[in-house]
Amino acid sequence: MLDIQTIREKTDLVKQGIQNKNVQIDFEAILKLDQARRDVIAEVEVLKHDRNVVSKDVATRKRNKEDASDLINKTREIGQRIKVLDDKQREVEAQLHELLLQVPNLPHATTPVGMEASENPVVKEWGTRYQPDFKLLTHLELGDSLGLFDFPRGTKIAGPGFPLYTGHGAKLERALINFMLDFHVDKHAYTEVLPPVVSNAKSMSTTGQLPKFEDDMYKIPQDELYLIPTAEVPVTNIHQGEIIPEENLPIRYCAYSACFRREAGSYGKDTRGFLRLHQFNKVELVKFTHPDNSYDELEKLRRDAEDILEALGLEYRVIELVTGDLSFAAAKCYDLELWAPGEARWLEVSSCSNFEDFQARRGAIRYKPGAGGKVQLLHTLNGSGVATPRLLVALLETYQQADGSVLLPDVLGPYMGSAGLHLK
RNA sequence: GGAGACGUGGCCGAGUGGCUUAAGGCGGCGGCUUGCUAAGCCGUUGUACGUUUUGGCGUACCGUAGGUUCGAAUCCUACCGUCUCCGCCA
Repeated sequence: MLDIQTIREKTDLVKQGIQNKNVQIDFEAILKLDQARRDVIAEVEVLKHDRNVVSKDVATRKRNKEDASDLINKTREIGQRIKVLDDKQREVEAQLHELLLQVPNLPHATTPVGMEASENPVVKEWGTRYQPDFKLLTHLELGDSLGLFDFPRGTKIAGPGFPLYTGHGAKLERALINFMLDFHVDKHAYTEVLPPVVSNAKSMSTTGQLPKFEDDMYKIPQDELYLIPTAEVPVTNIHQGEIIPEENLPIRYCAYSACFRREAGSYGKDTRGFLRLHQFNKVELVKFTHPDNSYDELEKLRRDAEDILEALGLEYRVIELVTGDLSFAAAKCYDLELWAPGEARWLEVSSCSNFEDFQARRGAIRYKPGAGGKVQLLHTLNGSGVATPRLLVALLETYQQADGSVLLPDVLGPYMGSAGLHLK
């Protein structure tokens, strides 16, 4: 959510930012409601002040056993007018709030202006292309022959897009999750959390999934819960409504969770194998930072995610999202993409975003300056560190051998245990 | 799932319709004292919104949302949460 005061005082700047994000917003309606709200507050507060003054007189007279019926009649009338104005204020504020929840975050000044994903600049490339002289197999062919997963049976159990991992495939999936969690905890000083995989409407609203993207999520109407599309939701809401002492910042969490996405409207795209799923596993990084250094923290966050890919020896590139490709809540975002040799294409495995105070305002997440002074909104950031399905794809395809086996990188040794690194 | 108890500031805790501008204590902050030492004394204390001549002024907030009343922390209703006991359960 944007600050209504910013919208009021820097209207042109806000309009330009939203336009760069390629979103249509009726700011005139917002400003009109804002004015109406302030008018009604000014009016009702005068009345409430009057009522408080007269009520005190009533109390004094009653104590002195004097008659107060004239004053009581007077305040009765004031009270009725207050009730009408209170209702009006409630209504206007509800309308205004509803509109404000629809407004996306503004892009940061350093985010390149552009309308389409094809304009996203590549800002970094790492690693060397895996080009052996035998014919490369896809992860599906490898998984099939090695018995790592069973898509037909996953479909039988739940439906397409719900993967069933089997044997060493299940072991490898678990190994990757544990490897990434340990890496971020031990090398990057994140605190591990294991959150609920459902969240309520309030939490979904904090991070920006609601109200706009309700149809993208799995709902449990009986209990008014949603399956989380990312651990960002429960983890960011850990500090919802809290005031954090400045000296505790930055707070860094990493969390494994299963993620659930309906992927409505994307049928037909990437339906094969692991490229797009309704349920997948992800290790997520979430930071709560001081507003002054959130952009430094974004660079570090991205670096933390890159470290995982480098430790696994996988070729990747980093792209920076242009304003029009930025997600609803983000002010700036990097995507990390892995090269999948069998698929012969780049696969997005991580998005690292700074939301500035957008989520913090929706969730009332604030910090108290150490030197005293006003409580202020902090900045939230998050990034995948990273999502497993496409990581698994790139890993299997990059480490495949001429005989159809897969020789995994040494860093996974402690995690594969008796299954070993050579899948054959 | 059933029965009961409870929800007040950073924390403890008083308050059952107006003397509350939420007592008192703890903690925090500032100052004084440095001859009573494991201290004492004085002052201060949250959040949001509106307004502002930037000094302030005003309004709201006692789990949440409504309601009754001239007036609600206090009375009523619903919901949420916590605790205890019973049932069920990995």
